[in-house]
Amino acid sequence: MKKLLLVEDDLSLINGLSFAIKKQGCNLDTARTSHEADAVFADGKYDLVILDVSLPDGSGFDICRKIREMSNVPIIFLTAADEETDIIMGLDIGGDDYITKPFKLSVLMSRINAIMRRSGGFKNDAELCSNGITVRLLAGEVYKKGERINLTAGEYKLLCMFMENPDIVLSADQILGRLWDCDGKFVDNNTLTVYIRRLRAKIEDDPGEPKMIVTVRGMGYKWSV
Amino acid sequence: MKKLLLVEDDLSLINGLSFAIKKQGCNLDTARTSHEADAVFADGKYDLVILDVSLPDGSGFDICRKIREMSNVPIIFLTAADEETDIIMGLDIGGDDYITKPFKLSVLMSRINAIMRRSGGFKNDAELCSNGITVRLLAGEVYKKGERINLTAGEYKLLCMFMENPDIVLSADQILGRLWDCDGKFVDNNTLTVYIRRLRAKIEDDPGEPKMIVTVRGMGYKWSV
DNA sequence: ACCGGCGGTAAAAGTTTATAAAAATTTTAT
DNA sequence: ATAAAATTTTTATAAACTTTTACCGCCGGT
Repeated sequence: MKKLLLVEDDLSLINGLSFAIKKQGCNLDTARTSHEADAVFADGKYDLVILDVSLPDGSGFDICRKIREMSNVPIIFLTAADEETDIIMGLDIGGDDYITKPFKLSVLMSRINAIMRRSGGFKNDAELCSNGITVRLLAGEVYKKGERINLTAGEYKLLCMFMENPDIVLSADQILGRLWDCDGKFVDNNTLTVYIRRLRAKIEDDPGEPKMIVTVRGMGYKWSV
Repeated sequence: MKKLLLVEDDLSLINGLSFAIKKQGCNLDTARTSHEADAVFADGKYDLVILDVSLPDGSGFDICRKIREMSNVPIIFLTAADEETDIIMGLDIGGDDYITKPFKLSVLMSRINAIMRRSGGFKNDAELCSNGITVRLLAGEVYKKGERINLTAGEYKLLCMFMENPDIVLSADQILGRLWDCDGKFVDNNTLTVYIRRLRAKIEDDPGEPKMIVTVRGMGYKWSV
């Protein structure tokens, strides 16, 4: 899920944007002062930042400069001033877009999407996603309902194998063959059982009654979607 | 040199833009009709396309759709109509920006630059920048929060490889292959971990608990942004 | 109750990564 | 050209973590 940061002091605008953005399935944090923005930004990783230019305790331009020292995150300026020099300034110091008030919410949303498309286009492919579990293959990260989950390399490979074969029963031999195929001999042990259990403990809502990795008696396991 | 394509039927606008863009050191081709645009675009590879929405023989939107079937090139719409629905349409069908006439040339240039920056067009002559680390590629200099840091050649190449692949897990083999594969025979065993350690010592706030170069056990390392 | 497949646990065994320091190599200065 | 300095590579060892193994108990079917 995408995380946005909105830095804006006008409460009614925050409410409006918050509603529209969350409806789109994005996460939105807000900061109402320049100072707060610095702290919040340092704290979390954002996929896009919307900055009001005029804030009670400083300028959005300064926040942008600070952000650009450490990050390439897309930045949209939002402001009442449509002075030509301000627009140029905002874009030249690293902003991606500059929108002047008043604006239509739907236009802002389209601009947000355009910029996200452009900036995230390359990173976004290569993920597996089902049952509320997302695997980002390039980053090697696993999320459950947006929350990061830590898997070991073995658990990770096992999960990938399941998610690449949704609703297909995988026999123990198939799984062992792919994940532990270094040497042809895999003894009759319960290695796989142990892995299944640990993976379930990490991703199932109720590991006692697994819904995602279901065991098919006598045949193997399957990733049930 | 960057190549831009301008699709526009107003000759005075063509002249103005042509002058400004060429002054920036870019190459500019023009097309004055939708039909011509199709032919010209198919012919050459462009780094950015500027489309007038209303053309004598068709709509810029249609050109955009056609381009998007085959290319990811950045597209800016230019138009007299500032109807909200048009703006949304332009952005939603794959446009990167939408500028309404009349506009200031300097604003257009800033928007062009912002989009090229974002789409990677101007990447090579600039700098890598994330996590408070800046690498000036031309100067071969590295800064941490503004302070110059001295890296050896090997450390520098390693850092660049990381920063060019943010949030992507790089396996030891990938890294060794790119940095040491001059003649097929890799240096083996521990060389990479030693480099990682020395690079961490120089750029991490607390090398004991690395935040930028994080190890992904069993998979490799990644530049975490 | 007995059997067989399944899951739980803990600890041993095995790997991978980190650290330190010495040796070899390259670069730089004199 | 040689010495000195800096850098790169290798070696050795330690620490952290992962995987395997062994053993135990549960539950459903017979």
